[in-house]
Parts: sequence; C-alpha cells; structure tokens
Amino acid sequence: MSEYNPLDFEEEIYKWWEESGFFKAEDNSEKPPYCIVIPPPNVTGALHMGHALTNTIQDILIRWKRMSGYNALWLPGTDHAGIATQAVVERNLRRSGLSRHDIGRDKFIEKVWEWKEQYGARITGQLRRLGSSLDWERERFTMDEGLSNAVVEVFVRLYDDGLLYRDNRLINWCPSCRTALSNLEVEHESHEGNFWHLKYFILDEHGKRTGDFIEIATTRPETLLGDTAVAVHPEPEKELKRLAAGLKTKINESSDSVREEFQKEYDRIQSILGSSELERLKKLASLAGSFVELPLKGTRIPVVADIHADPSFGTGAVKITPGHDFNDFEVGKRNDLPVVNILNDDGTLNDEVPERYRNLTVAEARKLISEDLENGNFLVKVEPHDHEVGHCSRCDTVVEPVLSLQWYVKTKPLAEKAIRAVKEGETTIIPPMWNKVYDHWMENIEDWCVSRQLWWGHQIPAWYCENGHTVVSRETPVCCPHCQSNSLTRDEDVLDTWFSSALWPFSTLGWPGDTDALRTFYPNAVMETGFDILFFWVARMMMMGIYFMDEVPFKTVFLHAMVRDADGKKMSKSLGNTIDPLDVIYGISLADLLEKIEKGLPPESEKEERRKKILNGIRKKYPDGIEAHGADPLRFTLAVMAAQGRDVKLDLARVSGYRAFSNKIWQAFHGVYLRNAQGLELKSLDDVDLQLPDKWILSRLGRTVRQLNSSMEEFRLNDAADSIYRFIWHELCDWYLEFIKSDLYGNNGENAKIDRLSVLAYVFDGAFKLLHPFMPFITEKLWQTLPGNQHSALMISSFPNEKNYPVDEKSEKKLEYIKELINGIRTVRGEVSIPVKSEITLSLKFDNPEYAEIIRENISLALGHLTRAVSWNEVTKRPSKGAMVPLSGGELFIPLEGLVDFEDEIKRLEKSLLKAEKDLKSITAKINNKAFMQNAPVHVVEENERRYQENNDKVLKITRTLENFKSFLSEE
RNA sequence: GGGCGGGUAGCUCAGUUGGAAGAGCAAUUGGUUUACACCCAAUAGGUCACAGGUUCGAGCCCUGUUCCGCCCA
Repeated sequence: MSEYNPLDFEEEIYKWWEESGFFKAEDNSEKPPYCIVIPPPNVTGALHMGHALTNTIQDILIRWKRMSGYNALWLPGTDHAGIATQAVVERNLRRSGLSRHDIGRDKFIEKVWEWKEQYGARITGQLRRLGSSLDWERERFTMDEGLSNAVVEVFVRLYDDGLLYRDNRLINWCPSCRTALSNLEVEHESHEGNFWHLKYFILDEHGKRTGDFIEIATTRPETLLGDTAVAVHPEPEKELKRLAAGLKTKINESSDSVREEFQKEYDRIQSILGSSELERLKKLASLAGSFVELPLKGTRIPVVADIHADPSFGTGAVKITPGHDFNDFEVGKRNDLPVVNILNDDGTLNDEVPERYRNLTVAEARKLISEDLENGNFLVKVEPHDHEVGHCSRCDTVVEPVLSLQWYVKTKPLAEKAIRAVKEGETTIIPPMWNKVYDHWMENIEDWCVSRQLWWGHQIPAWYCENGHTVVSRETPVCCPHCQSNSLTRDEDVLDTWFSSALWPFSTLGWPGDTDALRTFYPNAVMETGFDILFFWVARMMMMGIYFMDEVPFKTVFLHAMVRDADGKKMSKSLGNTIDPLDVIYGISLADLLEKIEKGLPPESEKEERRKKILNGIRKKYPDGIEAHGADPLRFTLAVMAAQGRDVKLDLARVSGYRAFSNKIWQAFHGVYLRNAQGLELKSLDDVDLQLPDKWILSRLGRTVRQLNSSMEEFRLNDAADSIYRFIWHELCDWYLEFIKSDLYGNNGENAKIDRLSVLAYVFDGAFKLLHPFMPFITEKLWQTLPGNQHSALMISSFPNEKNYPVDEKSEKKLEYIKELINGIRTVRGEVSIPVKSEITLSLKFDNPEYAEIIRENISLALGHLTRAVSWNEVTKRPSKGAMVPLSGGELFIPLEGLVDFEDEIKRLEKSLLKAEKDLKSITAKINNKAFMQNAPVHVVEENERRYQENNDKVLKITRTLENFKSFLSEE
C-alpha cells in the first residue's frame, strides 16, 4: 500500500512547475492584474518561521487569484540590509583578525557581495522549498542596477523639490555600528540607574564662588562635561498652579483607581506651593542671568530661564547639555547656547573634556566622574532612579545623542497624503485595528534621517566642492555648477536601507522607466507583511509611492502576527528558540539541532551557564529532534494560525495534526479511489445516475466553495483552511466514502461502481482545487492521476466558483436524517455495552409520513458496516425491551434482550433525559416570555419554537420508554 | 504618561452585524478479514478573567477592576 511521504515528491513537483513556466505573469494581459511584491528578506542569513508565515500567506493569496483567472504576479527579491549585512561580514572578517578598514572600502564591498551571493541563493532556495509560486525571472535585489537608479532618481528629485536637506542636529549614534540611526532604529528600555544630585556653585560678577550653589539632579553625570548652561523655570508659581489645575480636572474625570494617583501628585504640588519650597524655586528663578561653575571642568556657564525646567520635578533646576540631549538641544537653540560634543565616533570621550577623562567609555567615565564629584565636594547625594535608555535595535548598544551633519527627508508633506489615502479608502489596512496606529505615527512623524555612516548600501549622490557648495546629481558632476570648481568629493555615506525598500513596489517593476509591467501591476493588489514593520516600511512605501507614482502603492495592507515559540517568546537566534522551517519540513536529529542552535548563539557576551540552559531547554522540548513533516502540513498550520491578532505560538503538535490530514487525503485517494478505479472508464457527472449520497456530497462541496471563497475575499485564511479541512475529513472521508463503499466493492453491479467512482473523481477534483493554495504539493501530485489531467497542471487550472458548484438543500436535509439515524445507533452501541460483533436489528416507528418515506428509501445506507445493523422493520407499537433513540420524525428501537443488561440503557436514557429537560426548561422560559416573542426576529422565534417541539418530543419519548422499562423490570 | 491587543475545555487557539459555547492535540471507553493506528466509533471536559450596566436575550456592546503582552513618548 502506498504511503504518504511528502519528501518523495515535493521538490520534484516544484521543479516541474518552475520549468514549465507556471509562475510567470504577463506584462500585457487580458486578465485582470493581481500583484504582490514580496517583502524582501535580508540577505544576512537564513529564513525563519516568520518568513515561512508571510510567504505561505502570500502564496495562498497568489495561487487562489491565479486559479481564479487573474494575471497574478508575485515578485521575488531580497534586501541588502545595510547595517545588518555589513555587521555580519565584519564579524566574519574579524575572525581572520582584520577590520574593514584594513582591507579598504572596495575590497570590503566585494566581500559583502560574495556573502550576498551565497546567502541570497540560500534564501531563494528556502522560498522554493516552501512552494512559493514566485515569478523568478523578475527577481530583484535592492542594490541591482535598476533599483539603484531608482534610488538616485528619488534622491535627486526629493532634493530638487526641497524635500531632502542636510542639517547639523542631534542624531542617535550607535558607537558600535558607528553610524547614525533613525528614531525607529532606537529601542527604549527602562534601566535601573541613579539620580546624582550635584552642586553647581554660583559665581559672583568676578567669577568667584558666592558659597551658594544650585542643586542639580542628573542620571548621566558624565554629560556635565558638555554642559553649556543651567536652566530654571522663569515663573515657578504660575507653572505649579497650572500643573495643579490640570491635575484637578483629571481627578474629576478619572475613575476611582487612577484618581488616587492624580490626587497624590496634586497634593504634592499643593504642598510645594504652600511651603518654603516655593520660595526656594522663586529664588532659583531669580538666578537667571547669573553664572555657575561647571563642576570638574571649572568653566563658567550661564543660568538661563527656560520652560523646559520643571519646578515640580527633581530640584527644579536642570543642567543643559545641548550636544547630548534632545530636549537640551532645543533649549540651547532657544537660548543661543553653544553646543559641545564630548564624544568620539566610538563612544569614548574626546578632547573637549579634561585630559583625565579622555578616551574613556561613557560607562568608565561615569564611574570615575562620580568618584571625582564626591571627592571634590560636588555631590549632595545619590539616589536610585529608573530611567529610559535608548539602544541600537541592531546590536543593542546604548545609543548616544550626538550632534552630526546628516541628510533628512522632510516627511510632513509626504505623510499628509499617506494619511488621506487610508482615510479615503484608497488603501485598506487589515486588520483595521492598525489604522489608528498608522494614523498616530503618521500624524506625529518626524523628519527621517536617511544617511548612514556605512560602506554597504547606496552611496549618497551628493558631492561637495572645495568652496562648500553641495551638488546633488544623477551623474558624477565634472565641476561645481556654483563656482566651477573641479575639486569635488562625493559624500562617503550611504542611504538607510529602508530608503530603497520604500521604493520596492514600483522600483521592482522598472521605475523610473515607463514599463508595461509598471502600468499593469502598479498599484499592487496587496502588501502582506508583519505589523512590526508598519512604520519602517509600509508607511514609507505609502509616502514614496504616492509622491512618485501619484497613486497608492497597494490597495490592501494585510498585516500578520509575529511567530513566537511555544512559550510565547519572540523567536530570536540569541534566545536559541528559533525553528528553521526547513527543519520542520525535513526533520532534524537532536544532535544536529543542538549544533545548529549553538552556532546561532551570539559568540560574544554569552555566558556558559546561559548557553547550557538554552541547550537543555532544547533537549527537553525536542528529546528526539524534530520529525519530518513536509511543506504542505507546515503551510496549512501557518494558514490556520494566521488569524490571530498578534502572536502566533507555533506548536509542532499542530503541524503533526495537519500532516495526519495530508496522510488522510493520500490514503483516501489511493486506497479508495485509485485502487477501485484501476482500468475503468469513468463517466462525466451528467451521465451518472446520482444517488442521495452523491447529491449530498456535491451539495456540501458547493457549500465549501462558497465558504472558502468568501473567507478568502475577507482575508480570513484560517476560516478558508478550516472549511476545506472539514469538508475533506468530516464529510468526504467520514461519510461519503463510507456510504459508497458497498457500491465500490461491486456489491451492486458495475454501473453503480462506475457511477460512484465518477462522482468521487469529480469531488476530488473540486476538493484538490480548493485545497491547492494551502497544500500545493499533495494536491498537484494526486490531481495529476485523475482522468484527463496527465498533461496539465492543477496550479493553473481554474478555481471553483459557486456557479459551477450548486447547493441542493433538499438532498442535504434528507441525508441529515440518515446521519441522525446512524448516529443514534452508534451512540447506543458505544454507550450500552453491546458486544462488538453482535449484529443488530432496527425497529423504527414513524411519526410522520414524509419522514418515513425518506428513511424507507434510504435505509440501506444505515445498514451494514456503518452500524453493523443487519435488518430493520417498521413497527407501530413500541417494543418493550429495546434501547430507544428519539429521532426527528420517529423513534428508533434496538432490541437488547439477550444482548445486555438494561441498567446501561436506563442510565443512558436518564442522562439524555436530564439534558433534554434542561434544554426544554430554558426554551420554555423563552417562549413564555412575551417580550422575547415580541422583540426577537421572526427566524429566531421560529427556531426556538422548533427547538421547543423537538425537546418536548424527546422528553416525552424518553420518559415513556423509561416507564416502560421500569414496569417490565418490576414484573420480572 | 498615551495607545493597542489578549485572558474561552488540561494544552494551542477559533468564535464575522448580540439569538442553543467550537476545532486540533491531550484524556477515557471500545474497535483492525480489504483507504488510513498519521486510523475509526463513542464519551467526558467550560461561572467564556472579575464586577456592574444596556437588552426579551451578552463570550460578543458599554463602564469599571485585575492580570499578561506589545507599541509610542
């Protein structure tokens, strides 16, 4: 007997699809276009489960649309990922003891390209293995010539349009990556730290200490070396009263629990207002215009009045470090303060600070300075204080705000249009909860710092001449257009990776060229990606797309959740909890898995203990490694999980469950269909003498077609997957195949056999088509062996629609009666200990003639292997000694005498009665409720009346039977 | 501080205008002479986090409480 082994055929099928050109879309086509551009994976490494999720979803959408008659393009590609890729190549280089500076820019870039070739190929291999029906001939890379041209074009045009400028301001600097970062690339976390309370001695007009000092609290004492002022609030009393008034309204508006906190704060401020503290603050305010001594450095800095100083917080006075604090930078601008940069590129202190502190890291400097402050009598006290610290999202190093000359995109004008596009529905975000997040970010958008001090990326097309002029140009300029100088140097920096990704929906289609592909496929139909890059990427594509194409980049943004491990933790290499999709597909031994995980752990800063803990966790979770599952089951699992709002906790037990589903399909197809259809000429459906089960399964298929298509339209992939799963397993396999077995075995003649097989082939055809987007491999494999399909492909056949798959309610209802009967028999057999092999006889008593007719005509379906009932008869009187099952239109009796003890049946009936009575009670209450009868919609009232009848009937029938039993038991 | 999401069966999660609480896995019982033990049949298991409210009717809507997670500042 043939076995389901996905590894035997999946790769081969993919190869055949690709070689046959089935993935290709047409630049010009009569068919409606449908385009998804892949969120380009980074070329840094291998794909993880998150990629498997996103690509599975996209492939499902694309395959569904392609089969539904669309000119479907799924465009593949990869991203150069500036910082990330440069970092891994540098790390690699360091193993041979070299830095990128040792080998130089050109040589280094060469190395990165080598890396890109290697890992890019690995990634595309993984995408193929998942079954992704990408149009490979259109594959793009963000640093391809064409896409690089697009980047230059965009840069030049934004510059010419005044939306791109260079400015000297504070940026987030990563001392480890040694580059500027955009706000989005900085992650804030709370750190336990200290509040150092320092003395800034007040100076008289001669520059001598008056003896008095201003107390200043700071979390970063080392920055005082860059202080250029101390700020105090000009009107502390007014400000405090304003704060108090604000709190008062909050107290009145808020709920009990929060009110308490506001009240506390309010009381605190009131107590300041009513104490000598206010006098102190007023005196502080009066110091504006005087000077204080900067501790350790000994220089003289002014006291300025600025509203940034909060009289209700800390000491009411604040040190101003315009060179290393975003707020202070603004204060500095308002008060014309000098900006002092005290840091080198690597984050150590530079020559602006006293010699003693030079070349120390920030952490080292903080330690030494706090000691010196104490020794120099500048320290009042140190108290613990948590504060927010920015970290580089790439390397987790603490970022430092540093003054630097960088390029910025002026985003406000771009964002306005992007906001409007979503508001007006030109682009729809799914799920809609992200609308608010999108709006909020767009409305508060800040200018985008796009220059990066890296080598790997698109070099900025700007040149600077010896006279300080800037030239932004598509080609290398010969001389400066302003002063004709020939001495031009190109900006060394490259652009933020997201700058080129922002162009992806049109740059990949040939822009800035005017191509057929662009005209056909822009705007794209769907952008499917993770919600975590809504700002990084989606928002920026919206802005750039609208600006340069005058149309939104995509009609729908479909955001999926994050894949997490079984404990809900985000998968990351450093946690050692990533699962490689390929390992789920092919399986992996424990030893290999451990080796792989260990390799992925960051080499530096890993403690042995932690490493052991992670590896032991793996041993515990996967004691036997991971079994092979194949791509189809993995895809199906991801599709079913795609519904979840935010987290997808991947549980391999689910994948196994859906592998069982694949096996089920395989077995049903080979064992039931193929095995019996061998050598037979099947009919078309029109020529078949359709029996009730045939009509039923065809109708159920019709329902599935409707459900699946409408779920897909609404991006409810989980519902779509679920509907075809139920159809195949619980309708086709559980019922239809069982109903037709007798015919298939030839018990009812050759014609009946051929008829049933013909219907079966038709149903399999429809089911395979519906399932294909989710499980492309097994469906293609099996579909090929259906009659007439040997030279065509399922993946380019046409998707079922409701016109071709009608619903037949009458037949459905009839068969439901038969199922009810069979279920009744099975329940009795299961609960009352009837010996397994004993053959039973059914007695049926009918309440209504229509029902009786249906059962009489189809009773053979309920006899035989489904129930082990061998015969039946119609009765008008209730047999006294039998199990009883109430039916919709009658009663079923199964004689038990000689088979079992009646106690079992009595118990069973009593339990059943209890439930029926409970239901009846609640329904009765409803029916008797006038308000319900008046207000509820008609169909609900009718439904409840029907249920009332049904339960009433049930209760009656069971009660009668129980009485019967008891009376004859007492007679014995 | 502002915002968002979640709390449903032992576990992982569905539940689409409010109208008898669901799936998969796990569990219990029984089953294999012809598709499938990656199986079949039957069964058990839930105060839908908590407290109020709206409604004839609430897992779903409103208010509050609480716990968990995320985003922004």
